[in-house]
Amino acid sequence: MRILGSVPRSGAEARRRLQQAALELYRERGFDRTTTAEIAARAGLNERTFFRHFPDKREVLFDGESDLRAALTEAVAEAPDGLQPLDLILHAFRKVEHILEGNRPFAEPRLRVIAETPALRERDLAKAASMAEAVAEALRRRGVADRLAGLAAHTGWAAFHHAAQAWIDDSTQSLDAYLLQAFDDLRALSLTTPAADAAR
Amino acid sequence: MRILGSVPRSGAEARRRLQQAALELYRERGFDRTTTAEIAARAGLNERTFFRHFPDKREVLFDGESDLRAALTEAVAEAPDGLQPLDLILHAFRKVEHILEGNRPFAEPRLRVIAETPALRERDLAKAASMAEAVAEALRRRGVADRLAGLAAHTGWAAFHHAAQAWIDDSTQSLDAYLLQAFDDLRALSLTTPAADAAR
DNA sequence: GTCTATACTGAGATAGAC
DNA sequence: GTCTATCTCAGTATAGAC
Repeated sequence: MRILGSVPRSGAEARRRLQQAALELYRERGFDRTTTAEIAARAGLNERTFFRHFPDKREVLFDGESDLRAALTEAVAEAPDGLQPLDLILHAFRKVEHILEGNRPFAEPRLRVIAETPALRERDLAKAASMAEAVAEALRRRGVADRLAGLAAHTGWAAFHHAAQAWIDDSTQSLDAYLLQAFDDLRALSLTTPAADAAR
Repeated sequence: MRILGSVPRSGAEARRRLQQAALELYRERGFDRTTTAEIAARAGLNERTFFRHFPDKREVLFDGESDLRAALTEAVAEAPDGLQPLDLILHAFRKVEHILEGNRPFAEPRLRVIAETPALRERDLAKAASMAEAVAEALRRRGVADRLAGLAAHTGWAAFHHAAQAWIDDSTQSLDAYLLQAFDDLRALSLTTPAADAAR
């Protein structure tokens, strides 16, 4: 029986508490002025426990990565036939976008603190690159040419990031709407009228 | 009068020695197994001096950034009229590519150690993102639409990175040749035939 | 859960260029 | 003398080894 105030020993529960505590503290004092000991204390745990769950102070905000990766590669694999590479990617993003949209109370402050903290932004970019590689691999399995797959995945990710940022900053439309817009812009890139005259 | 073995007090000279020592040690033992004290020792300097020149252990390999940034934005500004955004970027990359090509003895081991060290790869991605932002700003000044500029810059950077990697890994052609190929691939992305049949 | 190496910081002392 | 690069000393916090 669980006594009031006691700390649950379930690993998953501890993880969640650590993530929540870290996000709160990073927002309150900033990432640099938050110690791992403080995070652990707020979660009612020992500092050492923090490092048993997360390899470092940044990783605590990048936990859902493998879920998102799995969802994305699966969405690419199951997309309908007959799509161009970029449309394949758009299809996949639209299919998993609900993961972010449905978890906005956590996703929004998370993206905010990442955007304003260089150390976290670095980690975010690394995760994005690794995720883009996974998408590229999924594209290759669908028959997209080797060199094109990597470029398409990274390009698609730039569009996704662009959309997610607008979703946080503007927040007048749904993430899905921003996604569609970003991929429209992407296609427009190769068709744009020369920039010549506008420059004067 | 300069006594044999004394360390020159010029700041620029010390910087160069620290960079050279760091690159050598990172390649010999790996980034993680190299201490800042060892780098300083090989450069004939004190550990504390290392941190006066570079804010952290990674940054020592990312010094030419501001030069490259200046060269790139200038190249975008001075590109001929009538180019599409992506062609503007390609023009700029081709104009500064000689900075890498001409410094291969340093650039090549540097890119190698970055590619194989996660911590350095993170920093590299962050620099790339920040550089892409600078290019985006330069594009806007040339009249490229606001939202398109960011996408074009990040997309162009993906192509550039792709080219630079091939230049290091394959090294059968010039960097310029890989650049042209990458941007061709990029344009092909929007025109590719559906991936449908190849998947079976 | 304990212990330790090391990245990094701050303040003040010293040494050389001018 | 000033100015700046470097060094010495004394720490703290992260992360890894045990």
